Amino acid sequence: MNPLVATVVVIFAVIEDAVQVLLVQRTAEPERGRWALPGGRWDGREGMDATASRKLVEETGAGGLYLEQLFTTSGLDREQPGVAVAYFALVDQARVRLREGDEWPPRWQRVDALPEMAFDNDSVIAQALDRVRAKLEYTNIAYGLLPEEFTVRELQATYEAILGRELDRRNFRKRMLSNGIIEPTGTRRREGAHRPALLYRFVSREPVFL
Amino acid sequence: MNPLVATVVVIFAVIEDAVQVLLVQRTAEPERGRWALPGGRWDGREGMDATASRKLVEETGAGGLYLEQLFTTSGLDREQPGVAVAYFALVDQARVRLREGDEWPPRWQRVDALPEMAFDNDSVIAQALDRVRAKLEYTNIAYGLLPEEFTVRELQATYEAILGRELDRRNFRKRMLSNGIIEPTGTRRREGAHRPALLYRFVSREPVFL
DNA sequence: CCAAAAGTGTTAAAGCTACACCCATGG
DNA sequence: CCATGGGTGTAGCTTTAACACTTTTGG
Repeated sequence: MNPLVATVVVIFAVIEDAVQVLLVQRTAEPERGRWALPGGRWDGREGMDATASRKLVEETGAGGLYLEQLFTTSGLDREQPGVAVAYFALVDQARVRLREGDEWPPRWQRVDALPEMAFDNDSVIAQALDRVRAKLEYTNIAYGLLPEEFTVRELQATYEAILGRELDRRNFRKRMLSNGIIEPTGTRRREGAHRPALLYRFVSREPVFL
Repeated sequence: MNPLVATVVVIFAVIEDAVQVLLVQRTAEPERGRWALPGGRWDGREGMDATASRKLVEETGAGGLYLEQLFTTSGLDREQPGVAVAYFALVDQARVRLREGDEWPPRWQRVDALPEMAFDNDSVIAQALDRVRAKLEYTNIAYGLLPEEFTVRELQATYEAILGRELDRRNFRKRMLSNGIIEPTGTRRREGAHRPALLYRFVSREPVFL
């Protein structure tokens, strides 16, 4: 008898300057009704990355901008042997349309105020967040969290939300530009009673190491 | 029908100043007789880390000094769906006793001159090596490759073998000491017609981030 | 006394951190 | 003209890289 294989996806977005995770309520036992990460059984007919990616689209309506495998754990469930392959994804909240009208709809939850969670899902989220934090420093993965065009200030707010600390405006701008991770689009955005902000885009929207 | 779950272990040692991997020859189809990474089916009765660790002991006779999960791939085999969970391990070659006398005994192979390998095992090895290289820079995982006591020169030779480039002796020593990775034992080792070398040990033989 | 590896310090360059003022706009 | 957020440069400090001579031993 072969073990059960499941995938689980930690979907992050920065909403209202806070890191939030997409959670669903379990519709099956065990732990029915409790908040949990979206995921499901892997049937082996498609690649596992494809399964995780499809799960992401099902939940968010938006194609995954960034999806990466985290790790695999065994023994979640006492009753039958199984492994869970965890992924994390970064999405731009503006593109997301959550499923509505279900009895138990999915919801964004701030990572700093999670509800009681099924299994060891809190620890999976914590590890995913650690990984995102680390990679933010030496890759361009932030592109997953932002729209095509954005201001330096918006980019900085995203970094600050994930890192959980404030950054210096001048140093941040310098670094992002000398890095070569962003470039100006040449246009500005007027909004409100102040100088308009220059708009930038990511030089590459593929994962790049610095 | 559930998919097959297997574990696979990339076992590294530095032997004769070269990074080497422990390989076995497949005794079963498909790809029977070809060189491959040690591993096997996971039966779900123990944790997966425990399975990988046991595999390591079976092959090397030595307890794994350092074992870390790498990633999980699906679709290795066309015929039946399955996933392979890859690990890598670091061992001190001096403690290893390979199984002998089998028809097809395991063998150390230099990573820079691998034989033709089964499945995509070369790429698993390449990714494992990348990970080791990266972690060498910001963790103390080198402890897995060395005995209790060693000279700074031996440590440096290990780093050089893995990184594939030469390092400056003075800077290396300074960094390792100011890091707090190693500490002197207070003893020296006489060997040959030259000044004896001070012996050092790792401050911690648990994984530590710098 | 010679050969062989061990041990040691300084200087320049680059990168990082901290910090304060002027600019463009809408109302 | 004022309030609001956008944009910019410099100086000190820390970190990294480059580099050569003296020490201890065995034979």
